[in-house]
Amino acid sequence: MLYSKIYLILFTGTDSGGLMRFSRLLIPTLRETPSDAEAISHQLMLRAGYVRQLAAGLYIYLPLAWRVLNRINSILKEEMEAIGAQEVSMPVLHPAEVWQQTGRWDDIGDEMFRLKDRTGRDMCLGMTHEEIMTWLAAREIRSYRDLPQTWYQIQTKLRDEARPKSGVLRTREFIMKDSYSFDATEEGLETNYQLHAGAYHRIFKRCGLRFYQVESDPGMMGGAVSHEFMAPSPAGEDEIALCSKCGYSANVELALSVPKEIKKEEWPFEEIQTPEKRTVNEVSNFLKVAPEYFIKSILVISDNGPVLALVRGDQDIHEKKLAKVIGSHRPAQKAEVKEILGVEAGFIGPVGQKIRLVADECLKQGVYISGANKPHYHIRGVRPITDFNAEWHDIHAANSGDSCVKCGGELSIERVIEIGNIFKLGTKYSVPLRAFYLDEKGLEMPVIMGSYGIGPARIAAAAIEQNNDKDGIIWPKSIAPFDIELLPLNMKDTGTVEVAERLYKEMKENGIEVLMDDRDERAGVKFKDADLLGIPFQVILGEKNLKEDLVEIKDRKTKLAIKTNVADAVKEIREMA
RNA sequence: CGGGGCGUAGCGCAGUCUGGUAGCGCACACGGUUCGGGACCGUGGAGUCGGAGGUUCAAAUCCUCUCGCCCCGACCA
Repeated sequence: MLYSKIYLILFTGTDSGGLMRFSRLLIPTLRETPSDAEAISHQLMLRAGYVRQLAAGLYIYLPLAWRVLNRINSILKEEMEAIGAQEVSMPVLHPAEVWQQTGRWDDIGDEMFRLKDRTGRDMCLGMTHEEIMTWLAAREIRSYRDLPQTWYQIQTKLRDEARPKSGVLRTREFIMKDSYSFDATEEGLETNYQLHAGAYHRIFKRCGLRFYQVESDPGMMGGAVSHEFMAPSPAGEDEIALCSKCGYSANVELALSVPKEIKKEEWPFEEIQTPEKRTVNEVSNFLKVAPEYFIKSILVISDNGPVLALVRGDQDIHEKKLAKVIGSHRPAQKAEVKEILGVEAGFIGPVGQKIRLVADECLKQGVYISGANKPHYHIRGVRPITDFNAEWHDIHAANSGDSCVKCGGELSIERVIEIGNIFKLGTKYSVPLRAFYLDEKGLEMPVIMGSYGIGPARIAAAAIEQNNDKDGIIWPKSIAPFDIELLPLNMKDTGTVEVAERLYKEMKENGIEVLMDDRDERAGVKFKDADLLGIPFQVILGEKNLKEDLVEIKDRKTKLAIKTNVADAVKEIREMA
């Protein structure tokens, strides 16, 4: 007796294609936004019942979110297979030795999760898989005949991020599609690099994202060339510079730009008193001269001693650009400024300076005002090159309104989410890990590598950031958790339920993924939740319409609904979805 | 790691200044009415007030330490 009851529950709760009934699925929607969510995608993922947070940077993906990720992953797999990449699966737990051989065991700091196994052996959790992929290549690739190869996986990565943030955008554990190419020649690498760039374009387009491919800083990945794929969104952490005229686009970390030209003043060289006026803005207001006529002098401490960095008053130093010139550095503290330059910060300048000077290119032109290296004095009429010399580099951060170095067009700056990147690694990993092959002449050569990453959760979050309204998410069709949400408004009306079940079955038979809101809820609740979840189309079954044999098909994005005969509904949906 | 904010019921919050039996809204359970854009009435369940120590007759409230989460910055292979 007891058993038959249990079976009954099992059978009524299950249908052939899995659970697609709202009443049986875990979709914990929230009326209010949890207070610690800032990014829109984060708020909506929580409210619409897609994710829950376990701890800082650790997220649980609930059924809806997991369906979205699986759809994204299917697209990733299709496009990877299309360029000849082979799917593999690498361990997440790595022995330290492999990372020690490439030097990254020591290069990387607290961001790597490290542990010991029971025998005391050093291990780490994989942040990325260059080492392990190269280890494999070193073992299995012998001859130029084995090349090229491209291997990929969709695998968990772990990074002990200093600051996880913005929901699933920056987490400590995340899934990544990472692929690695192995070639005999630079040309081969170039081919694989372009194949990946093409595949990435198709992937992001299919996922319904607006995005840019930009030049990026290869950073510690090594290698000379890399690009990032960036989805514009205010929730992003990066900024890119874009030229509307020639299409130049680069991460602001390395974007070159020409600041607005300034009129050349004919000031004589003279000291002027500027009591208590320290910052560019203060002196600018005091002397009634615009900030672009000032030289901003910043003292930094590099590994090789102090460096005075100079940019125009209306510009900011970009730390990464400066780091390319002088290596890693930090801003000097106030006491250090006084100690090294003999004058307090606020009145320092390049004239008569004995320490290393690095100046922004644009300062070569013009006549400026700078600190006089004397308390409460500035110098007007400073002529760079004549009055001081320096190492000249582009070290300013690109600003919107600056000119493009390539074509002179106007640059704009956009905030973006990094959704993918591609790197030419060269032999950075193959040499230390001894991934060599024998060429036609029998010579031992290092394999030439590239690595390519995409974060599926970031695609999902970026899609929400770019597609939402006050009512909730509006998924692109390709990555929505379901194609259709079926809304039988009155579950107590047997006619409604009967049509709903019929349509539900018919849609499933037609390969349409459908979520049926079979909850005994008021119509208003179902509408609100449907809009929140963001499934692209809603099929609404209301009693009145059904009396005339009609159902409504509503577009989540436009909120426009068409009425159609029950008999034609599935056909209509197939055409739209 | 530096700066700021916050931890009180599943969620959103009040109560903390000025110590005196832990509250409100939503959600949840039950009953009734309602039923095309987050219904209404009634009843009810649910909280070690983040944790530890201290002060006090008495601590959510005061003191010390600690843990966690969020935001800004630094960092980001």
